Amino acid sequence: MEGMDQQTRNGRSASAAEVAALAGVSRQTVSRVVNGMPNVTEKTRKRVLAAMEELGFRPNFAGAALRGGSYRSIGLCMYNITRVGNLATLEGIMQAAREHDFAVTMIEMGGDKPYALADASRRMVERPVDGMILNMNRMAPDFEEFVPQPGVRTVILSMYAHPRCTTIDSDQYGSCELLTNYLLEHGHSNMRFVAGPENSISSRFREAGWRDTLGRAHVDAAPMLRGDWSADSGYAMGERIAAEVLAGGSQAPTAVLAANDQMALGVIAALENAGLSVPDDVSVVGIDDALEGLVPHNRLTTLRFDLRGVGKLAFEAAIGESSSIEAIHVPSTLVERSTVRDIRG
Amino acid sequence: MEGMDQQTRNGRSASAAEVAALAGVSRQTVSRVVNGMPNVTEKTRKRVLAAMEELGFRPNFAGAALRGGSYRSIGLCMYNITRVGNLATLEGIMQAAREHDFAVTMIEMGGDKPYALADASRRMVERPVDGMILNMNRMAPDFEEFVPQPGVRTVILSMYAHPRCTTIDSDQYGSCELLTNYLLEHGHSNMRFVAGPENSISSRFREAGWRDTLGRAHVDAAPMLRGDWSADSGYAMGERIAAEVLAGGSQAPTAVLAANDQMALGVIAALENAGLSVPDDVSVVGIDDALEGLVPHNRLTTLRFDLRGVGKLAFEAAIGESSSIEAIHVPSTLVERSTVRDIRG
DNA sequence: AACCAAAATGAGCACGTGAACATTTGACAA
DNA sequence: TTGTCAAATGTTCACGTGCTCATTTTGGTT
Repeated sequence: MEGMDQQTRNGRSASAAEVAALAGVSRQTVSRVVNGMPNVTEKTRKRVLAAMEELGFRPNFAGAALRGGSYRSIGLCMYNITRVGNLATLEGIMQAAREHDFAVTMIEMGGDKPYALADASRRMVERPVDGMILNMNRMAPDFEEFVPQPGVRTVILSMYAHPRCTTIDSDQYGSCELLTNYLLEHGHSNMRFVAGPENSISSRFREAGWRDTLGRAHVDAAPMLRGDWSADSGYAMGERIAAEVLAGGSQAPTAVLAANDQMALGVIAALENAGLSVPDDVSVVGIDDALEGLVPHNRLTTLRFDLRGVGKLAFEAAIGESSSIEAIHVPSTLVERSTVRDIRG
Repeated sequence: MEGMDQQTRNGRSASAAEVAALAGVSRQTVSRVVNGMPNVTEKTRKRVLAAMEELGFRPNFAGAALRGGSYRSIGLCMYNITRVGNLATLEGIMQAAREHDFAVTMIEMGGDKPYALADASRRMVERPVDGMILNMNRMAPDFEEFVPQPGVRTVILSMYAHPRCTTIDSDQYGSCELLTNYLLEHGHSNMRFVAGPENSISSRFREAGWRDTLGRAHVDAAPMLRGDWSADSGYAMGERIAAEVLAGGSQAPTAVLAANDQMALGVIAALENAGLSVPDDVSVVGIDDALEGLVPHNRLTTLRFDLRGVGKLAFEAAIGESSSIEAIHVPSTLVERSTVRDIRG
């Protein structure tokens, strides 16, 4: 049976030297076989492979890394894995890592308290990583003054540009600019905005995108409604909007821009519950395209972020040669379904 | 400025020897300071810390691991990160890792094709990990004959027991046993089961739990309906069920057990669309408790898995001292809301 | 001042590997 | 056979650390 000798040497697995001894060759020849280098006789190679099999040889990572200086791994520090958007980004990172034969070494920063980038960086750098990606959901208290670890390329997932690190994020601001213009172009000059919670950076940028776009179009923004990302909070806001619509008048909104799809769903439910039709009476758009498969007959017009693209770019920036500092905003795509009606003249 | 010397030595960061030279002490003293060992004068410690700061010293992981033999990291091989359940499990693993000051080194196995456990294990073992967790969504072709890498404790996330590895999973079978009994106890002896796709292991166990429980209660199982986890597929099945109910007769079902919440949502939508009331006409239960915050006024009675618990147990088994092989099934909790009516007597 | 235990510090080894360089082997032409 | 050259294989070194053991310094007691 293979692996029987695994415990003979203090729990460590066999070394190349032991394989060499068993195969009757030098350690360097074993190294050549392991790394698939040329100039090894087929007969020798077979003997070495047999010895490796017998001893259950596993090349010692530390030895190789110590010599070579690279770990073929990048660090990823996550603040909150649960958020769906982070998941897709993670997937993009993992996929890019796989393409480069890299592993991803992940640590999670604790609980709900905001954390300093410096803490994350310090904890990450003591791991075997060649570069690192720091995910920043809420505002880090030391964002401005943060200095990345020397010698380890550091990428921050953030809408804010950083003076010393490349930053990458979906274009949250641009997304709401796009959606707001979309509604305006369809004749909805009186719309309501349902924002996310105040402490969320995404929420802040989405709101700014909406507000600024209206400003540029010289349209007055109605008072903003605030939810907490949940469908229930969207429903509550939807009830208020329904009341406004039913009251009629020139101030009655014809469209709702919800800062995420769940709240949009809640808004729609409230409107329909009040006897209003979407989109005949009110148009509704969401953001994230998060309802696929979750809801029957999903018809919500929304906006899809290229989160996998964000992950891929982040990975590549983290292992990249270039030392230039960039602030990358990845654009999003409009997904037109059937909750917006064109009401132009 | 700190870190200015980072590139002086071929891109590698400063070594303890260089710090020692700058501080005018031996390398061993630096090591003592770094590892917080006693018997170092405060004055010396300060001098060393200053030198570390100046050179931007980062203890070389490979050197330490080479000497110490432990990486303080476990490997996690994921087949499909996107699936929501995997996410919560990942979170449980990350949290347990944080408590033990471990990192998690993750690799993703490719695309949609089923992969051999041996492949995953081989790829993982060349990384700096002290143990590994293999996530297995679909059936691995080599499950039975798989032999874990010697010297690296290997845990498989699987409902099936394995002869050589500890396995852990939520009790998919027991979950449907519980829900089926729950419906029976509420007087629903005529229920429909909406299964997930055939190639899913979870789906298979959920179906078996339902079928066996009915068998034990000597209740005939009506033909099973098959969806694909999506709300739309649930809607399609819901339409069929609605037709059965409206047709009436002794064979008309009074309850539906859907193998996940999305399909349950689809079923409910179809029933209500057909003019039926849930739960007055038909009771519906789902599995996963996945709708929280996603849907307004979530009232679905469902079953919650302790996925974080699964992750935590998996981590602990992967770093555990015990070499015993176990097959752990983590129990789930019923979440009673308001889509089931008691129709006894 | 002399001595001694304890504390602080230093020296050297070993970990397992890849690369550069040195040596041996083997094939083939003269 | 001999000489030549390339292919195959072996030797040595360096990577950065933690540990064991040896040495020096310190602070207090005789």
